Amino acid sequence: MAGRRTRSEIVAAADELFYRMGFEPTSFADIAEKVNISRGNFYHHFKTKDEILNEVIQKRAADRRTMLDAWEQEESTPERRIARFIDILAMNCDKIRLHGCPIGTLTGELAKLDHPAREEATALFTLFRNWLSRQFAQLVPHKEADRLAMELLARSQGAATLYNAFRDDNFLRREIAAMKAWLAGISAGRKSAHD
Amino acid sequence: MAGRRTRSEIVAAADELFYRMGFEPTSFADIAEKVNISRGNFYHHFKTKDEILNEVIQKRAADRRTMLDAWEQEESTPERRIARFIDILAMNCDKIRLHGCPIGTLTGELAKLDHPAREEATALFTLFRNWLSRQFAQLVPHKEADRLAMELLARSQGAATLYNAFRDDNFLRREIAAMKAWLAGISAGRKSAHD
DNA sequence: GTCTATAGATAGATAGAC
DNA sequence: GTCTATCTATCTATAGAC
Repeated sequence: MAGRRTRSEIVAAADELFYRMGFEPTSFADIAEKVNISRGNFYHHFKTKDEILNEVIQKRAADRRTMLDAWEQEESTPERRIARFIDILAMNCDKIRLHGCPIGTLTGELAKLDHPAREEATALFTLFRNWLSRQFAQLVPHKEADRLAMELLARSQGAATLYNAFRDDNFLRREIAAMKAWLAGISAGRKSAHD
Repeated sequence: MAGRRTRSEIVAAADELFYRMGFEPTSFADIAEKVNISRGNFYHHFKTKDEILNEVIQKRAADRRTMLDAWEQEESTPERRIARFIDILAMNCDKIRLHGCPIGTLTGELAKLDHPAREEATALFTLFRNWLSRQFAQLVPHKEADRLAMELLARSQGAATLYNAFRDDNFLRREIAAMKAWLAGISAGRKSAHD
């Protein structure tokens, strides 16, 4: 029973290290050191590195679900909920500056590794995609909602990537403002500019 | 003198492998196998892995400069030149689908590794940024040109990241069409929609 | 459930014959 | 300029004492 605690500590440590250094460059030794257990003990909890990866992805999914549920509770309109999504960039800018988006960089790395868990990582994007789509469906015809969700997801990914590269605070601020203006245009006009 | 050929073959092989598998996961053995030389001979040409990385980045920069110069020659208007940039996504979609954007994924990986060459990799983005900025400066007031260059760069990065994750051809087509519509709006109105 | 010790593979890198 | 052989470090993973 006490083992659950150590196990979840390992997953939490791996989550952060995979984000900061990447999955492949992170070794068992790195994780063990962070949790303060020996490498040998490690294998009592996890048989393979991929097993940890899977649990890290599931933890990330659970964390995001909790966050999205909270936004749904805390904000009364779809505009405000979508605005909360855009604000992730500002809230986490210190980390994004150094390590990029946790979801975007993981899916990218797993794609290059041709890793079996790639699709599970993509499901983290799907979580946001579907949540955003449900919000947009309250602002525009249902048929357009997913398109807008993907558009916003793409724009936030682009902003994260270039902010990580150039580390220009003004650029990030501008991108956030532009996304909010775009959102305001949709919720006011209830129709997107093009198409 | 013949050594130059082997050296450039090594760089070309490393360029492709770093793109396909990532810098860190690519081993000397991988590169040596691809070039058909022994691991030992390898060190006659390059002392360290970082040395190869630097040369790969310089090669990528040279390749992009050549490409941008060609676009400048081949296209007569800034709109058409910028459109060529947007078309990269369609031209390279097979590779982007599997491995993402070569520049975006490299800068992201080097950021996580906290690698000394990170800034050199970012310079690859700067190459496009400045080129696009010069094109936009012919369409809008100079003060706005860099802002539009970054906006387009970000959008193309976002499209590449999500295409790599979801592998949805319709999404990519839509993003390309949206960028072209955005570009048409700028070159027609000579003023961006927001701000 | 935690540890030490260690296996087996592979990494980056070197030495020296040809 | 290319090779084989090898070094050292580190990786994932296992065995077995406590």
